[in-house]
Amino acid sequence: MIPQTGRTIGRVAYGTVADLTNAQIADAFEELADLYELDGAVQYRVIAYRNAARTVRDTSVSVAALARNGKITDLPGIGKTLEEKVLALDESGDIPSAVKLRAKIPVGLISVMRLPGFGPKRAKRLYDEIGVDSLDALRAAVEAGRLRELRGFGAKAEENLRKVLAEHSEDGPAQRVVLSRALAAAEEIVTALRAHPAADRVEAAGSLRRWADSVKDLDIIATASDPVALSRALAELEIVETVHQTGDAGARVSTHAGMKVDLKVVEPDQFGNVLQHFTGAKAHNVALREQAVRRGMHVSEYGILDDATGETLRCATEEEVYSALGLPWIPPELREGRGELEAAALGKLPDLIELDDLRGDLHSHTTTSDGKQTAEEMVAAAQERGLDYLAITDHSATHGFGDHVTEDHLRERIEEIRALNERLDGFTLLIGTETNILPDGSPDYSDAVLAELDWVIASVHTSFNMTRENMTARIVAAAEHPLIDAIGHPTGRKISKRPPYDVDLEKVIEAAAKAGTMIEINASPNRRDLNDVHARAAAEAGVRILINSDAHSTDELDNRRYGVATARRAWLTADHVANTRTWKQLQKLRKSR
DNA sequence: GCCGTTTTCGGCCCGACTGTTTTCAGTCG
Repeated sequence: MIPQTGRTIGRVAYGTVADLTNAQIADAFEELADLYELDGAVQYRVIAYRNAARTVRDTSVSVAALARNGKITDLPGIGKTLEEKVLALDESGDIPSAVKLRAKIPVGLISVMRLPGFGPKRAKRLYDEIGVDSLDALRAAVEAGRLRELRGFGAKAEENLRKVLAEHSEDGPAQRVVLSRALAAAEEIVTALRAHPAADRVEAAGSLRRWADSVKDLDIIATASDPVALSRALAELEIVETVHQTGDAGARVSTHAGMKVDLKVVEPDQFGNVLQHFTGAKAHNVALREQAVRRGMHVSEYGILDDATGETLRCATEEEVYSALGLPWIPPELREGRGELEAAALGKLPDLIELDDLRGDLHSHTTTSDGKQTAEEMVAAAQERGLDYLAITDHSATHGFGDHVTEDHLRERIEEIRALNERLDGFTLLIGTETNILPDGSPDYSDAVLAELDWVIASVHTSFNMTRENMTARIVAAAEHPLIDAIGHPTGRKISKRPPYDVDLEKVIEAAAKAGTMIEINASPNRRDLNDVHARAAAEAGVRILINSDAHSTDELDNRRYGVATARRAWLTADHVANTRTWKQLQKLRKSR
C-alpha cells in the first residue's frame, strides 16, 4: 500500500492540497515491482520498475509536477507507461494495474518473498500450493509440517526457515550501522591488518568507502604475501566476536557490535578489479557493465574480457579499470549511478570539495547551552584544526531542557565573546545563535537582539508533526526573514532513528535561493542534513551551502568530515560551499542586513 | 518496461552459492 502521510485521498476536502511526494511515487513503483515479480512477469519489467523507483527517490524536484508538465520522460528509465501511472496516482490516489494485482496476489506475500533465501518463485509456490499468504500463515505452515509436502523443499529448507522466522520476529530485517560507528571499526581493523607483516595493500570497500549515511557490513580487500596468515590475523583481533570462516581467500567474521566483516585476499594484479567491484554501488556497476558491453567488453570482479581479442585484462589499480573503459578514475563518493559515468565520459566530473578547503565553522555550542566545553576551549580546538573562524551559536530562548538562553543572557554573552575575540590573534570568533523556528515561522528572539549578533542560524527543534503545508510555510518564512543567515539541519532527520519531518524542500530551496539565505549540511554523522540528493539540488538552484559541525564538544569539530562526505556525494566543489571562504569574503555572500 | 554511435525490435551485467539435483533454478551481492 502507498503510505499516505501528509497527503489526502479524496482531495476535495481541502482548499490546497499537498503534492504527491517522490517517496510515495517510488513506494508505489516498488510495490508494483514486487507484485509483478510475484505474478511471474518478465524480469526486465520488474527491473524497470525498481530502477524507476530509485530514479524517483534520487530526483530532487517534484516528480508529480514533472509528470503534469509532460517532462517526466526526461528522467532516465521512465517512459510513456510509467508516465501514465504517475498521472493516475496523482489524480486518483492509486494505479489501476496495482489495484488489479492486489486482487490477484496477497500483499502479505511480499514479506514472505523478502525472507532470506526466499524470492518470488518460492513465495508464489507456497501460495499456490499450500495457500501461504503472509508471514503468519508461513509460520503456521512450518509448525504443521506442511512444507515437506512441497517438492524442492527438503529438511534443510525447513530448518533454515525456522531459524529465519525466529530471527525475523525479534529485530526485523538486518539493521544498518551509522557510518561513524562503522568507520571506527573499519579504521581499527584496516590499521591492524596494514601493520601485519604479511599484508601488502589493505583497503575498505563498499558503501563505507562511498561514505554512505549507513552501512550494512564491511568489505575489506587486500593483497598479501601470506593470505592465510592475514586472514588469521583478522580472526584474532580483539574487536572480533565470531569467526565464520577463514582460509587462503580471506575470512568472514562478526564484531562484538554485530557487524559482519568480509576480508578478501586477492592476487595483486586483480586488486583494482576487485576493489572497483566491491566499492559499488550496484547501480554504478550495472551501468558500467552495460556501457562496457556496448564497447564489446565484459567487466567482472576478475577482469575485463575483450571480445575482440578474447583476452581478459587484469588490473592492479582502479585507474586501469576505468581507463580500459575510456574513463577517468571516478571518486567513490560519486559511484551511485547518478550520472557519473556520463559526466566522466565527457570529462565533466566535478572537482570535489575536500576537508582542508573549509576555513571556518558557523555552528557550534558551548556550556552556555548544551555544549560540553567553553568558548575558549572551542577556539583552541578550532585553531588546532587549522580553521580561521568559528561562530558560537548556542540554543535560544525556547530551547527547553534547562539549556535555553534568555535574551538578557545572550546580551551578556555578546559582550563576553566580543571581549574574547579581541584577545585572539589571527582568528575570528563570532557571536551568533541557533534560534528556534517557532511553529508560525518566526525566530524565538526579537529582531533587536538578532540584529546585534554576527551570525544567525535558524532551526526547527519543536512541533515536528505539522502538516507538510504548514511545515513548509514555517521554514520558508524563516528563510525569508531578513536577519536569518542560514537554515540549520533543514529536515530534522536522525539517520536510522528518526525520519525527516514532512517538508517540501524544493520550496524551501527556492525561497532560500531567492532570499539569499544559506542552507547548512549539518555534519553530525547522525544527521548529515541536508542529505546528498537535496544538497545537490540546493547548490544547483544557486543556494550557498554551509558545512557546519554543530559541535557540542571540541572533538565533534572533527565531524566536519561527514559533512564534507555528504557534500562530495552531492557533487559539490569548494566554490559551492560558502565557508571555504574567509569570513571577510563570506560576508559579501550574505543577504544585506 | 525502457531504449538506440549497428537496432523502433530485440536486446537488457556478472559470477558465486545453495539445495536438491544427475544438469539446474533460484537467490544473492
